[in-house]
Amino acid sequence: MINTRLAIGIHILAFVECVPEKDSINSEIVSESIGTNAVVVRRMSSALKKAGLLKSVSIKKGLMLAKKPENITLYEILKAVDPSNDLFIVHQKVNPQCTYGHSIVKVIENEFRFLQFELEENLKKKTLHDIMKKVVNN
Amino acid sequence: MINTRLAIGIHILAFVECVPEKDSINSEIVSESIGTNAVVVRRMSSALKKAGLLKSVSIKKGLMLAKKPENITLYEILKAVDPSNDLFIVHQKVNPQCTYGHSIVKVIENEFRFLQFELEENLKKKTLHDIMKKVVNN
DNA sequence: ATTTACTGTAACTATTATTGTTACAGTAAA
DNA sequence: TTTACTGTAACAATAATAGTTACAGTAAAT
Repeated sequence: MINTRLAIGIHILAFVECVPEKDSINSEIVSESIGTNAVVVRRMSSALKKAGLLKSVSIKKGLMLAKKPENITLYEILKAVDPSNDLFIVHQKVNPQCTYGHSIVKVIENEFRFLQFELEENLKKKTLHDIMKKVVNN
Repeated sequence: MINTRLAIGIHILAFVECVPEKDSINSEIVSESIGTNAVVVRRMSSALKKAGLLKSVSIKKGLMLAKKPENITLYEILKAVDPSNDLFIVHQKVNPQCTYGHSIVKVIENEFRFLQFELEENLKKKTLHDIMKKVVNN
């Protein structure tokens, strides 16, 4: 993992939701809050749209959530913005003649799958709404 | 994260433990099983020694575990071999004038700390022995 | 219809992390 | 005092991440 995509995905969605309905939200405005390039935001929001979490109503109004924040989990956001999310990876050049090495790699892979599963369960338990209600906006 | 260090750390320790006592184990032999360079193994085993998980008895005998496999958790191995293990990271260039952005980053950081904590609890529950007993060695 | 404002995406660059490699000083022990 | 190994510095290769420019495509306002 070790990238900022989940954090930026959350930031985009929460920001879009917190802005008053009358105001228009484009990639430029969101990118200024995040402190990145508008294209980075467009890349991410494009992915969030494909995942059914975000939509644009019209050019004027710009971005809006496609689901209620209560129904958007961190898991969905992660899967939307990060295609290749492995928690841990295993070395892949193990000596094929070493039976012990060959077997332990399988065991480690299995253990890593479990750890990833547990992480994903925790990500499924938290929604965008849970995050948003903790934000102090003044 | 997204590196193979935890996997290689586990591989080194398990390999060292599984080799019959009479045999000598040096970095060259371990690296051949893992399929990497001996220096990579020396770097890792140096870190594992500093963490009190591995030791060398003598030049002739080479590497040995410094603790029983039952008492070595995956958490200890990870912390030994991976100095900068962040599960997720947050974008750090948030616009300081955007109060919402400023606040949500704190909330996200807090959430990520929780996720990391939960992962580490799972890593603490699993020992090297748990891994080793699942390995098929024939 | 034409202009305007924006998005989506390709293509490239910059930066950084990870792993592999060479080289060699230091050390234990035969 | 030679031998066998480790620890570590220093550098190279590769790959991932993020930033940037550029532009075709599209919706909608004039």
